[in-house]
Amino acid sequence: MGRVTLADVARRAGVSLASTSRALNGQVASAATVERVRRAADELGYIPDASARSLRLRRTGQLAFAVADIGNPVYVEMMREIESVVAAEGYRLVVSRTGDADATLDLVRDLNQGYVDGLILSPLRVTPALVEALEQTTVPTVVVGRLPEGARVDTVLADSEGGVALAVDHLIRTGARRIAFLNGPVDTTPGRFRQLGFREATADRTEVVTGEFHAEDFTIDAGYAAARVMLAADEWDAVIAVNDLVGIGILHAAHERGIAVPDELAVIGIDNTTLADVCHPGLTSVDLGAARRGHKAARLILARMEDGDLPPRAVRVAPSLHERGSTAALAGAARPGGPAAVPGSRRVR
Amino acid sequence: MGRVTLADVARRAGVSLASTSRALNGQVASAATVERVRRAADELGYIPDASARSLRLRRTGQLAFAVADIGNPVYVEMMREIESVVAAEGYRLVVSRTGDADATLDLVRDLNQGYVDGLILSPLRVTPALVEALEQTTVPTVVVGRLPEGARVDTVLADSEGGVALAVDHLIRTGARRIAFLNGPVDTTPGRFRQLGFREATADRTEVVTGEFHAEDFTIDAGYAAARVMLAADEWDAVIAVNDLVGIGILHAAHERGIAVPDELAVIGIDNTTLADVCHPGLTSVDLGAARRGHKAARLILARMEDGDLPPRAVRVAPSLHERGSTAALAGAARPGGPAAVPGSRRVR
DNA sequence: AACGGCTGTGGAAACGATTCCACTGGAAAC
DNA sequence: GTTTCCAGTGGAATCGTTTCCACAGCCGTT
Repeated sequence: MGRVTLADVARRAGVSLASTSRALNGQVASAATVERVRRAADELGYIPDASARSLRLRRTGQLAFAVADIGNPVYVEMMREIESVVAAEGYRLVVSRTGDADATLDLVRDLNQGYVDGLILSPLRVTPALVEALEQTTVPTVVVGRLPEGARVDTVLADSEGGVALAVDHLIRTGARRIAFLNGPVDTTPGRFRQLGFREATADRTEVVTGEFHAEDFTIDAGYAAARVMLAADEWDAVIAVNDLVGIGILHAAHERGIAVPDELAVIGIDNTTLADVCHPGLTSVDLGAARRGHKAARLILARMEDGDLPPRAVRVAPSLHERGSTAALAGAARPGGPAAVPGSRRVR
Repeated sequence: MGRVTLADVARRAGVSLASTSRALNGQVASAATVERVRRAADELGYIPDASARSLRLRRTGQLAFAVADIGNPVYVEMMREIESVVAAEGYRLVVSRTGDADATLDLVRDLNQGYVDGLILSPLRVTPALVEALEQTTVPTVVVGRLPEGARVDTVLADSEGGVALAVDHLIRTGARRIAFLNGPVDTTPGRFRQLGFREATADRTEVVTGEFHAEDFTIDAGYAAARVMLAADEWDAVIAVNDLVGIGILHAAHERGIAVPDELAVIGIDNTTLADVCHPGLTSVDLGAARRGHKAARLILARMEDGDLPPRAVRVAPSLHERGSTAALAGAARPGGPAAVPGSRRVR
């Protein structure tokens, strides 16, 4: 007693294969046929075969979401939202780790095996070869992150520059004058554009002194290590971290050196993850809208699959600053809670 | 110029379809044929079609990982490890949210569509219908979590009872006598067995007074809400939380009431997530080995797919306690760092 | 009565791969 | 010089669906 196939159902219902298929798929068929086929299918416990269907229909009902690190809270947030949107449309989600640039390229090439109907890709590093591969591939694709000007691919953009500008403005308004930026690897998309944002936002602020530092990775440990070096070298009023993890590394290093946050050093993270809410003091953080980016990316890929001829779109998600204990309060504003505040943060913009 | 199929390659190489397939798959074929076919395939940029392959081979190269909440850090950790193991064996990972019990059941039934070669399932609630469905299904399955005695399904178990016992022992050794357990929903697998563990571990400890409370969900917010109620009602020396998220909720509630942790109230979480390391004070936490469970589950499903006739196995992962600032130090042991300690924790067992 | 249109039907051809089976030709064994 | 064996080959079947196409009725219109 192996698989129950459509042929078995047809035999039992006493109609042809063609009519059976039509009856089950709501195509044209008489009421009597539909009834008999339904019954036969139920009695046999018929379940259509996904592979056969995919082969014939040229669609799999699957989408891929590919990121460098599945563990990063930002990608998790994004993935959760994507899963929720596409599952509602009947798609399954395949997750892949992209690893390095070569692996990403392989992944994009492998798409032509046709195991998914579309791809949402958030590449850490964008190479010309990758852009070309993306433009070549016949599988609908949406990139979360920045591509070179003119790339004919749908993208969802975080406003890194705007987000970092929010952070810089906030720090300056709270009185900071010596502001450092602790970046991650600068050859990555986030590294590059957050750095760019920092430079732009501080360019015509002649009153501030700036500095740039680099962590080897976007992790707490790497942030901590880089922060030790940074804090040993110079005195800063404030640091903007390339993300919350690095920001938390900074908090640890500051605590270790006996530097009081926010009084002696203000710290701002990026991504506004749960970690920022939970750490001590709460980490003021710029929300680049991971969940909303995920949502838009999902919508975009669905639209693209619907109509492949749409002109490429670039959707941008607005940033917002969430103020917590790691930065000084604005003059006149109530100081939020002090150390280990109750959860919740003030949304400033 | 549509898809390049195997037939195109065969035509170009001037050999039959059969020989072409054999040449590409390393089956018996002359060196000359292999050479010509390889060349033709390269020139045409041939990429085999995944659906056609699946249909013919009756295998998809995909595995499913299904959990209630993709966002929960524990599942993320598990998933990351699973992805890493199965990707190395050439499998893609499909993630699904199971949602409620009915959705889980649907998911298991849908497996018979054959869109994956195996399933790793971590159900929050186990119903008899689910167990039956799991035993019925022809798709190899591994359950992460406890099933009823005698279920013929491979399982990976966290040692909830042993883990909670570690927590209880630790608290008693540090002097706690009034110990509460703040559970999540008790009709779930983690809720049930962690509660059971608490009862067993405290049963013959006549010197301790115990109490049990419930949060509506396994989240920070729900933990906070339940902790407010709990702390308002009675005085406790220590609380064991059903997981780190709830534990952090307790820390917030305690801080809000001005209760000092750990001096007036010790708190222990479960899962030993990054959050426990980052929050303030650091949350002592029982590690139930999410990553290792993921690893073992992945190995188990691979073995099961290899040989479906193996007798069902139950693999157990040992717990360990990671001590941080939220519990008092043992007499004679150096107190770990004080508030906002540098990351890292002492592994006690 | 002839005709057009419309609904339902079944046979057979896809979709793109793998593999069974029968067959060839040349080398090895007697 | 026959026989045996075996590597290598191509035709055709197969996996389980969907859908094209031709055709059969039946109804309502001229």
